[in-house]
Amino acid sequence: MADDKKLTTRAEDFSAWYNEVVLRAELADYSPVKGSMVIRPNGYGIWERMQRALDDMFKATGHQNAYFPLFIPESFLKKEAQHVEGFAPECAVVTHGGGKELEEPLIVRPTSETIIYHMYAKWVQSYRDLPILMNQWANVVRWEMRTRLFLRTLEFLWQEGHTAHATHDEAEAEALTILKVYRTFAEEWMAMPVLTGLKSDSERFAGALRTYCIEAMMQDRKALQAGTSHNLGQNFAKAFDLKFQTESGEMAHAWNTSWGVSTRLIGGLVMTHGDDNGLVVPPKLAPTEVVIVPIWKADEERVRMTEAAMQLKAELVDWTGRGATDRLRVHVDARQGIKPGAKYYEWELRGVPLRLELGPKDLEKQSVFSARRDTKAKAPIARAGVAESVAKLLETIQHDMFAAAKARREAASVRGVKSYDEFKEIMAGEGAFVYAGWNGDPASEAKVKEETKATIRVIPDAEFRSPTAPSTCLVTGQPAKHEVVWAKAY
RNA sequence: CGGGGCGUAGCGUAGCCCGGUAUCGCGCCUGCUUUGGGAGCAGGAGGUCGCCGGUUCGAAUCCGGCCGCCCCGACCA
Repeated sequence: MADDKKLTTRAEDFSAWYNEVVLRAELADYSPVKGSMVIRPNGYGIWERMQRALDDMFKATGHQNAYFPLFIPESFLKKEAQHVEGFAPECAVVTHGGGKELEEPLIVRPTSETIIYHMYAKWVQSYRDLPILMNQWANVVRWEMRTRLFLRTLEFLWQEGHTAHATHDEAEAEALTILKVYRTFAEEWMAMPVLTGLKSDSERFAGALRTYCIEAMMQDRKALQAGTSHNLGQNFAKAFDLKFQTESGEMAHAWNTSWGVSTRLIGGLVMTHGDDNGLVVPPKLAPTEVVIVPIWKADEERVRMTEAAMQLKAELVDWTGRGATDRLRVHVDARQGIKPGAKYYEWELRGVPLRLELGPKDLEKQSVFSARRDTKAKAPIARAGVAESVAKLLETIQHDMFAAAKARREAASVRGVKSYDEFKEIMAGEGAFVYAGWNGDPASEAKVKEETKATIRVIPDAEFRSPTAPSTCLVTGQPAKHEVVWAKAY
């Protein structure tokens, strides 16, 4: 009976734990179509907060939202050679409409580069029309063979930014600006540490010059690609005839970037912070930051305590110390017939960052009793100035969650591996982020993937590299061209 | 599509070998007592046993076919 209520632990079976958390915290549920899922209010609420934070950052960096259609003529996809090769196998194709076979099949967008650059070509004549800085929030479809809730589904929600510039350097700067935005979002909102850097050729986006990424480590030591930002060069501009007249009167192809993050981030959130009691949501992304549980015995007391809880909520919500538009998000759980303990477990499963208990004793002592979700620490908080105390505590939780996640990642990172055999042992065991030299040859990368399932997750930016650069390639012993991070990935 | 497993109430299951109209737990509903870490008692609702066919007086159970799902591999935000 008690076992029924407990989750599978992370140590027992990480995948089973993940699925149980997602289903039981009611983030999502399987839909009748294999490989696709319903995002339920608890999950969508987190996505809405992610959207708002990211959208604000996109706007602040000069981007505007637009919406391009779901259906793309099949011929468009074929215009950029690497792009077709990369995406054709996973495209859903519509062949019939209105009861008739279509003259040209339509593909359901797996990503929107083709339709967007086709339209940009129509809108751009002069250098004066550049840059174009657009983003769209949309669903996309990729016919994956193996699916997992949030991490890989046939259909998912994301944002895709698409920009056009007059020069390579401007496009490059844009790709890096967005990389920075993603990093800031991951660290400050998700409390999820990430490595930033460049993808190796084999992991590069189909049709891009360079792919930058943020890469996170999950608690099972596997890597999760959490966001990508591509410098597309002139590949799509050439394929879609996206040209403009320069200041000096010549015709030139534009330079493009594209970048995206998806609902996969919710999966990353679960696997970064979750524990054996369920989900743990960082305050800034939590639809509910604080849950108040009134405690009572007799019915008379119930009325009194519920009222006190509502007053406490009002006091918290009315507080404007965080700004008039960023009020504390508070819920009172006054349900009858459920014991307080049962409520605690339920809200812990759902990951609410802070619980406040309010009973007759607290009322008497003019305090409330708090319990942190992340550390399980419990302490009374004085009723006077409670809103400010709560807000401060939430900030502390946000910071502590980031620090804890970063410490976990570093503890599971290995530098200075002596031999390829040692590397194989690590990957056959618990796994890790292994920093090592690489000769830059796709063949050595392929060999490692074949033998250990690990891949190059990122060629890290300077700040993430080891103090002393590895001089030789892990696989071949040849001189190293880059330091790279190896790991098994989602 | 290759290898492995499974379809019985909302969820998890027993029954199947050895045919006789379905067991238990959780959840749900009603009432009373409870309520500072997963409440107790009493009563109650809920099932075309994945689908189609066959054998049989009789099929969840035996036989044949089909469908679906999960796990492992090839593809991937």
